[in-house]
Order: sequence, then C-alpha cells, then structure tokens
Amino acid sequence: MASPRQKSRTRYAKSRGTGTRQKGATFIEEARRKQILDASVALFSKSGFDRTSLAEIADLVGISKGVISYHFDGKRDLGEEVIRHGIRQFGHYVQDRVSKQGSGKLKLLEFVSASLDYIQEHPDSYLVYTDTLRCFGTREEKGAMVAWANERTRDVLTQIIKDGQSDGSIGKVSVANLANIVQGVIDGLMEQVAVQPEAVDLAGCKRLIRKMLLSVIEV
Amino acid sequence: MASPRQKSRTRYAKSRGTGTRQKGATFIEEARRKQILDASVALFSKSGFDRTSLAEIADLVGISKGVISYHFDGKRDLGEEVIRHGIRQFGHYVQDRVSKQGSGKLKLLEFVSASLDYIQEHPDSYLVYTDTLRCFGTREEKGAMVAWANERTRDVLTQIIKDGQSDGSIGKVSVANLANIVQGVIDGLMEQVAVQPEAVDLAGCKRLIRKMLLSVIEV
Amino acid sequence: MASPRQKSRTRYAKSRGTGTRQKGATFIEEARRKQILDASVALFSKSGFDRTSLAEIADLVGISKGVISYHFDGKRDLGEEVIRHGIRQFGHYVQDRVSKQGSGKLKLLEFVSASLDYIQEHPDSYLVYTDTLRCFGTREEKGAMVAWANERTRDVLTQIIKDGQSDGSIGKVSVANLANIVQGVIDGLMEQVAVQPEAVDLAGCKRLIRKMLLSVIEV
Amino acid sequence: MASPRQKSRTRYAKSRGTGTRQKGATFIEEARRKQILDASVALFSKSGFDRTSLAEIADLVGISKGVISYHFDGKRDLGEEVIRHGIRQFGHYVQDRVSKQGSGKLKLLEFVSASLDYIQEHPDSYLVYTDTLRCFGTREEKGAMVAWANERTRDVLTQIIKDGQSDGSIGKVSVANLANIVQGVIDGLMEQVAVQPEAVDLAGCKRLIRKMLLSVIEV
DNA sequence: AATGAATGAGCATTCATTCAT
DNA sequence: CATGAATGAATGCTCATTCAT
Repeated sequence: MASPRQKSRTRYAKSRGTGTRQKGATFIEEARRKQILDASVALFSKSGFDRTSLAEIADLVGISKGVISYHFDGKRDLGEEVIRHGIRQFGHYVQDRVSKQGSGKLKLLEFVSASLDYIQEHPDSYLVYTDTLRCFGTREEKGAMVAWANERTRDVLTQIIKDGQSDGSIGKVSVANLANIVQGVIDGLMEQVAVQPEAVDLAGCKRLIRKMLLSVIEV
Repeated sequence: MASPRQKSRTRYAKSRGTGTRQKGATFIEEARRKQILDASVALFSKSGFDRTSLAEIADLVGISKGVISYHFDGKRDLGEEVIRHGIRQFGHYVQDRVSKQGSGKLKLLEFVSASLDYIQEHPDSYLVYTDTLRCFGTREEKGAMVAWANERTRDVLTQIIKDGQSDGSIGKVSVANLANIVQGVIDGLMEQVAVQPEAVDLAGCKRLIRKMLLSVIEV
Repeated sequence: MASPRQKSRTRYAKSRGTGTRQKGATFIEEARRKQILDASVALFSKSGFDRTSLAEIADLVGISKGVISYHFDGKRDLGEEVIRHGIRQFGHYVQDRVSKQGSGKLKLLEFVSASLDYIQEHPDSYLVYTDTLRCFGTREEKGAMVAWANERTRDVLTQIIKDGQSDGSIGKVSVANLANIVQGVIDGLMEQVAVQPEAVDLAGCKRLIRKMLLSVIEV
Repeated sequence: MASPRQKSRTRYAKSRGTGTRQKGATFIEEARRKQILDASVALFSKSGFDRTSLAEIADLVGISKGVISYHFDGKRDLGEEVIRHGIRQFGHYVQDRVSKQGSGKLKLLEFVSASLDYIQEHPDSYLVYTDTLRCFGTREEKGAMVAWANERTRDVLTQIIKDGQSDGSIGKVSVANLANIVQGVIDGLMEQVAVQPEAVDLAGCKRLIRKMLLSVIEV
C-alpha cells in the first residue's frame, strides 16, 4: 500500500515519499513521529480524536504544537496515521497466528481466536480505531473509510474460506455470507470487550463460536 | 414561577428524559421537542454529532438557537435524547416482532431477523447512534453509556434464551455466551449494512446465522 | 448591485438578503456594523488589511471577536464591505459634483477635479482601498477585483466623454484611450497625494491637466 | 571570525543592499542571492509577498529555509531587495532609452514611452513592486518607502524637464506639476496594464499622451 | 554554507451558551 | 416562548525565526 502522505514542503516529505529510509537524520525524525503517535493513541483512547487537541498531544510529548505540524500534515493526517498504525499492528498479529495453521478450517478458527485475543490484550486499540475513523468528514467520507477497512478484513476472510474449500477442510457454504458473519461477530464482540471486558467470557464465546462455525463448514 | 427556565442545571429537560410526562400545557412544547429531535437526527446522520452545530439544527427547524437551549439542557442533553429515542424505537420494533413468536427458540431467531431488518429499513439509525455516543466525554463516560445500551439488549436476549430453555425449545448452552455472540453478530452486521449495504446479502446471512444458532440451541 | 452577502446562518442574513430593512432590531444591527466598519477603516489605514487582526478591531470597538464573526462572514467579507463602502462614498461624491455640470466637457473636467479633491479630503480612503483590494487571494482573484473596480470608473468616464461628443462639447478623440489616460492620471496622482500630500500642488496640477485635456478634446 | 553570521541585526545583508560590493569569495554567495531573489519575484507575483512563505521560496530554489535566513536578514529584507532590484531594472531600462534622445522634449516623450513599454514587457514587475511595498509595516513606513521611490522618479523627470527648458525644447510650464502629472499618468496606466492588459491600447494612449504633453510644453 | 528540527506567537474561525427584551 | 445579540474560550494551522550540527 502506497503511503498517502502528500503535501510536499521543505521537509523530510520528499525523501519520505520514495520509501527509501536514510539512517542518521531520519532516525530522530522517526523517533519524534513515534513519540507523537504514541501520545496521540493514549489521548485518543481517553478522550477521543475530536476532543483531543494538538496542544494536549504536544504537552504530553513535551514539545510545542508546531512540531506536530512539522511532522504531520495536520490533525487529520495524524489521525489517519494512528488508524493505519492500529490496523497494521492488528493485521500483523492475526496474520502471524493464522499463517501458522495448516488447513483453511484451522485458519478460519484461528482468525477468530487471534482477533479476540488481540482485543483482549489491546483494548484501547479498537476504541481508538473506531473513534478516530468516525471523525473524518461527512457521512460519505467516513463510510468510505470504514468500508475500506472492512473490505480489507473481509478479503482476508474470503481468501481463507476459499482456501479451506480448496483444501477440502471447509464444505459447501456461501463464502461471502460466512465472511460477513465472522467479521460481524468479531467486530461486535470486540466492542463489547473494549467497553465492558468483565461482561464477556471470551474463552467461552470462542468455544461457542467454534461450535457454530463447525456446524456450517463441515464437509 | 412555573416556567421551566430554572438556574439549576437539573432542570425540566433532565427530568424529561426519564420518561415521566407531566400533564397538559406542554403540547406545543412536545411538538417543538420532536421538531428539534427530528432535525437533529437528520443532521447528525449526515455530518455527525460533533460536526453539527446548534445553529444548523435551528436553521433546519426554522427557529433561533435559543429555542434549543430552552428545550434541552445543552447540546449533550440533546444528543442523549437522540440516542434514547433511537434505542427506544429500535427496541419497540424488535420487541413487537419478537413478542408475536411462541417459543423461546422462535423468539431468538426472530430477534436476529428483526434487528437486521430494522437496520436495513433505518440505516441512519445505527450511524447516528454510534456516532453520537462517540462524542460523550471521556472513555469512562462513553463506556458507561455503551455498556448501558448493550446491557439492555443483552438482558432481553438473556431472558429470551432462558425462556427457551424453560419451554424446552432451547437446549443446554451457556446463556451469557450465546447472548454475547448473538448481540455481537447483530452489532457487527449492523455496521456493515449501515456503511456498505450492497456488500451484505442480509437474507443469506440470516439463513446462515439461523443454521449456526440451531446447531447450538438444539435440545 | 446585489449584495454579495452569502453564508446563511441563523442570523439576520435571511432578512438581509431580501433588501427589506426592518426598523427596531435592524437598527442596533446596522449600528454595530457601522462601528466595526469604521474601526476597520481606521486600523486598515494604519497597518493594512493583512496586518490588522480581528482582535485589534474588536478591541478598538470594545467588543469580543465573536461579534465581528456574527455580523460579517469572516475577515474577507469585512474587507470587501470596507472596499464597497469606500468606492460607494467616492462614487457618490464625484457623481454629485459631476451631475451638476451641463456639458460633457465640463463634466469631464469636473470629474478630474472632484476626484482629486476627494482624495485630498479623505487621504485614508485611497490607501485603504488599494491595500485591502490587494489582499484578496491569488493574482487572478486580485486582478479580477481591481479590474472590476477600474472598469466601473472607466465606464463612467467613457459615458461622460461620449456624452460630450454627442452634445458637441468634446471633439474627435479616442474615447477609450482618453478614458484610460484620465483614469490613469487620477489614480497616479491619488497615490502621490495619499502618500506624500506635501509633494503635490494639486491646484496647479488640476490647472495643467485641464489645459492638457482641452488640447485633445477641442472641437 | 569572518563569517557573515553575526548577532547584530545590521549585518552583511544590510550593507549588501547599499550597492557596495566586496571583492571575491562571494561568487557562490552572489549566485545564491540571485537564485533566491528570482524565485521570490516569481512567487510574489503569483501570490503576493504576504502569502508567500519562505518555505515556498526555499522549495522552489531547492534549498532549505535556513539558507534564506543566511543570505537575507529576514523576510522583510528579502522583500526590500526584491523591490530595489525591480526599481533598478526599471530605472536602467528607461534611462537607457532616454539617454539616447537629444533634447529634453524628446527625452520626456521617450520617458513616457519607455515606461509604458517596460510594463508591457514585464507586467509582473509592477505587481510585485506595489504588492510587496504594501506589506511593510505601518502606514508611515510604507509611505516613506513609496515616497522614496516616487521621489527617485520625480527627480529624474524634473531634471529632464529642466534640461528641456534649458535647451529650449520645452517651454514655460510648472516643472513640478508636470513631473507629478507625467509620473501619475505612467503609474496609473501601469496598473491598468498590469491588471488588465487587454483593456488598454498602449500605442493609442502613448500617441494621445504625446499630444497632450506637446500642448503644454510648446515653446 | 547548509540543513533539519524545533519554536512559539499569532490568527481566523467556530460554537455552545447566556441573557435582556 | 422566542429571538437577536453577544460572549469568550478553544482550536487547528501558518510561519518567520533560531540554532546545533
């Protein structure tokens, strides 16, 4: 995926766009970006994107507001970077675990497990992700962004199910519908866990979901 | 003085939210509130709570901003009312259909169907609900509100499942886990439908969910 | 000329657009606008449009910044209003004196005289006008605005000269060229007077211009 | 240390503006200055002095902002240099053509012609000049600068006219008034041409001005 | 000579809220 | 009940300038 960073100014931007990473100078740059990103996640998860001011972020990092503008192209860019960062991390985690499974069936079950484990370990992640996502422009813009993120997940799921059908571990079932449902139940449980961890018995839910899934993917 | 205009923050508007209704004289009052609420929903669904100003709402209704302040105890109160209104409507719709079913099993299946039908018919509803919630204060405050809304639904579901187990239509299964999962899949699909209606084959999903549910509630 | 005021909000804007002026309420409104406009002219003439902040204007009037936003649609609108006001006043003054003259020739000479007298009496006027005009957007935007203002004057001049040729007081001469030149010399002298009043002997210049004009408009 | 980097505000750059040139070593230096100056003119003519940031200039040249600060004593100094540069170029062009004429009368007419030709060939020049001037501090500061520039021109004109009167090619006429008027009409037409070239028939205007001038300078 | 990085003041703008009438 | 008017704090953003390497 090409980085959407755009507004070229007198800055690192140019060298950044190429994808080439120099050492030295870029190190401090990358460090600052990470600092700012981390502070943003912390504050966004507490008060939400809209209700977190650049001043607060700068304060938390211990820098002046201008630095944020220097490293990011405005608040929106910062928000997008936070989202990207979150999605990437989540994706890596799940992908990592899924890829260790042999059959499509096992991969599908692992996908659910990994997703739910991730949210349990990083409860902020989901909150920041959905909250920030929802702060972007009009309904259409937001919709497009959420849709984009959803499609990403759905594509992965679709592929896993298809693989399962190819390798014979998953039987005849509507791939699209199953993908939608799996994604749905994961998203839905994620919110519940993020908001009220004590109200969800994740282990139990995982077992139940497993049972439900097996009932429809049996060959 | 009987005027609702009181210095105290806990004034008229607040006690209104509880559902208690005073007698007459408030007819015009009730009409105004409805006007404002409707305009709010329309605008929130387009631009989101935070990005909709009281001025815009007043403009759409054709009144001055002051009127809103008179009828609602600030923007937040208006937002909460919008949410309550949305939840209530959704609840009534589902309850209505569920109550027409005989067994717990049928009720559970109808709950899912009704929920998904509702979102299809009122795609704005979910968007306004989640977006507005997003805008309330700190994580704790938001969490409390979401949790409250979730619990409402979960309680209903829990009762339905228990009823099913009592009437013998639903077998041995963890009530809490099943409730969480059903709620989760509904919430998750709701978002997908709200954001990308064309990406979800609702009828197919309903059938698949039905199959999955039957596999775990069989006696 | 239709007023270019646009952004309708909950405000006077609506009743304003119609052109109808109510009494009462609009009085205080009009008074505030005038206050703000006057303060703006004073400050613009001192420091220029770009280097005058809304805060300074508000301070001078003794109100809060918000009031300016309430009465004007942003700084640019304020600037445009200042310009319009200036052009209108200048136009009225000149028109007033010109209209009292009988022949086109006399009108042309009076146009020059009146213009130069005006600038002598209101030295700020020209400065504020040119400075503010030059603060609007890109070269094209600015150009369009200056061109618009120039055309206005040129049209009046063109008409006067044509009238003179009709009534026989002005002979054969290129109307367009003469209009350009007359406007040019007026503009040019205006700047000199505005900037260095003591460096220009206006009475003497008027006499000399008169002589020069007579030499080319003689029948 | 011989480095031009001195704390004192009155440093290198300042003494540079006077026209005095030190000897060698500053070759690269001079090249950089020219690069920056050229880029500035290009950008100022497009967006105006105030709306052009040092970052944009640096970007266009392909250097970092710091370099500009190194070679110029702040943005204002850069602006002044741009103006001086513009005036100098204009002056040279006109002087060049004027000096080729024999009599004062011919010189005067050539002065007008050359000035108008110059603006036609360098329409940006005038725009940059007036716009940049506009941006210098208070009315007094700006006034002083404009006055200085005006005086320069006026002195040249005054001398030409006086020469004409000495050599008998120009008759009895108020030197000061004529100088003011000639300068005025040139300035005024310059603006018209700069802003709306197609609205001015320069050749025709030149002929008409010539006729008007002849009528007052005849011996 | 040059740069990347950081600064911090300044600014226009938005907006919920208040209140006298 | 309703409104026009005013408030003033908050916010994102721009930018000239500084300075250690």
